[in-house]
Amino acid sequence: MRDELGRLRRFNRLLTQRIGLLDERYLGSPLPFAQARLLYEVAVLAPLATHHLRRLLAVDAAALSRGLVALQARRFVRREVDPSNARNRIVEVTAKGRQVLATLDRRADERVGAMTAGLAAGDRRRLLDALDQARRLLVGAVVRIERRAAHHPDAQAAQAAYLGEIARRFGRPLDHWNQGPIAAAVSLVVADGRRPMGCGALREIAPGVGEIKRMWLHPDARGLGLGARLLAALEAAARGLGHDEIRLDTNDRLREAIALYEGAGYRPMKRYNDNPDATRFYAKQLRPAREIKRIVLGRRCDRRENPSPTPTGS
Amino acid sequence: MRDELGRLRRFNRLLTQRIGLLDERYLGSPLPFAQARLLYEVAVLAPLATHHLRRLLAVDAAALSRGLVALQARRFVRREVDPSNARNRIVEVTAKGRQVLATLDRRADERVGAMTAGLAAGDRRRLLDALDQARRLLVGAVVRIERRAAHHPDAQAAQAAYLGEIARRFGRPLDHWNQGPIAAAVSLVVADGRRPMGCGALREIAPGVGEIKRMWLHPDARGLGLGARLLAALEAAARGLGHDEIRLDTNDRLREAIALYEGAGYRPMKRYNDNPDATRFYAKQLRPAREIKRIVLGRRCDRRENPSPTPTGS
DNA sequence: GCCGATCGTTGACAGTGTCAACGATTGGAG
DNA sequence: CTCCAATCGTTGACACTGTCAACGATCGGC
Repeated sequence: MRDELGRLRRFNRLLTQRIGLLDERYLGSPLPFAQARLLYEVAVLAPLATHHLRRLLAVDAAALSRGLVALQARRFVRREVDPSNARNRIVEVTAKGRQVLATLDRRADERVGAMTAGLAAGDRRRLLDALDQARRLLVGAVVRIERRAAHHPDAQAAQAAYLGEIARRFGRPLDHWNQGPIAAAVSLVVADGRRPMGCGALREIAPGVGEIKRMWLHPDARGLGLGARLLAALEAAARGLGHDEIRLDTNDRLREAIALYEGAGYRPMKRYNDNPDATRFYAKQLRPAREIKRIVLGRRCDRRENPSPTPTGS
Repeated sequence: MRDELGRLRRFNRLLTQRIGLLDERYLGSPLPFAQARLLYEVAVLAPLATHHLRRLLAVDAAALSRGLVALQARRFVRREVDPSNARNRIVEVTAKGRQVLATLDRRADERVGAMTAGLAAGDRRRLLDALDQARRLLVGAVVRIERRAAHHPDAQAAQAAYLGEIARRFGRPLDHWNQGPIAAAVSLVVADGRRPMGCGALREIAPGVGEIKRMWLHPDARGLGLGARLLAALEAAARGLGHDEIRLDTNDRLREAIALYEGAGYRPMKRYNDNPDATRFYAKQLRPAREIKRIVLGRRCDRRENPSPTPTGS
């Protein structure tokens, strides 16, 4: 046990103090380190309101404000007042910002490439496999899927990131049909103890029929099996509500999502709603579980507890 | 290839931005982060002269000076003027300093332990194995064993760290017999591109007979096979000088070193010198290599090239 | 219409990393 | 022996980072 901790911490020290793998500070960057990091994080999530960014990046409001001001001064980001709420500002990355980001990206690749250039192909593969294995296990050890009130800031931030990613990938925001809050019976948040990294909601659209909405994972958290865990947690929650069927709609362009749903046993069905952004519809029959598995780990621990019960139905 | 870089950098981001594994900053420490880190590094190497510390830690002279002043103000380290050279200061860690360090160590262990508490025993073992594998491969990819002039600052710093570790482990400095510079025919430095992490020297003690002196690895770099690589590099250098035998002396207390030598084929022999600190003596016959393997990787690249040839013999 | 909560900004300050300049000391050339 | 260049540690200056507190502007609910 004592030795196990030592091995972990030796790895830690190796990476922080010996090998510069993690230290992406000195890339001859046109930007100070914190700004470059912020630009990357914002670009992955934008367009998004500032206070949601604050949640998703787990940074201080003051630091974020100053960082965004600095990035805006260089015309790497744009901030516009949210038309629906003048207190909020929507942050977007400009074309110039994305261009600079591509440069930084290339430099980081070169640096990491040079670092592993000394390895034979087989060793390189072994290294990457070991790192992936470690990544998967570390995430498994740290990440929790927790139930949160639908209006909890973490849940709202992750859902906003979902809408932001759709807007970026579709080149336009979702139809009005899909905007605004949804009346979720269950709202789950994937979190690593520091910041939310995913979300998913379940609402009842007919007696005994649940619908999965706004399932999202931070791009950096994809490919680690978290999507399947989140989906299973939502299904478990549906069983807990007595549902025997779950439906969902999605879009052809969201290939990762489609693969996830089909892999989890969802079958295509005919259009069941008027969602103008949806092109595919799926359903899965839930076998009544003899024993509801507690896949949802951790206790409900909203930071701002809502005294009234979570609203259900639409 | 592009994807390989992505996997490496995703791991990087996971550890830096998502999982706090590497971020040992907020341990409720009685010390600011940089000072805690400095105290750890100094404790591993002390007693040692400041300018050698500067090399081994790869920190700016100004930062080191300020850090040591701060640690001294808290009575965690002691700095004394080097009696042999009034410009230099010898840094030592006080008992109070080691005590604080033990506290920090315990907190870090608790933190890492809490992080992996969610893993089953099998997964925990798999995680540690994957991290060890990654550590070994990363070190193999990055570390170089380079020939350096005996008076090169990196070589001198590593040798000084060797003497400092002996002094710490023996509870007294080495006998005068072993102090001072040695007339090395070959001086090798283990380096990761940022800072020296080991050294070894070879000198000729009789025609055709080499002796290995001052072989040392930074404690954080042990257990990764670097000792064997360094030893092989020294033997290759001896072959290059036409030696057919290598000898070395060591002390019963240096168990890791003894295991390394015996594992590499060194056989005990009778005392061959008057070294008062030595209790064990080893020799290995070198088969004349038909083809001298270039185990010493990298070209000779002293930062301060010595125009005169490296002195040989004693 | 008022009040408390939320949002973003700004000031202040400690900590950090880096460059330049400075005295003190050393070792060697002349 | 003297002088000079190099080395060593310290200090000043400055930019960058992270955090806390205070502030106006805005919003939502009673």
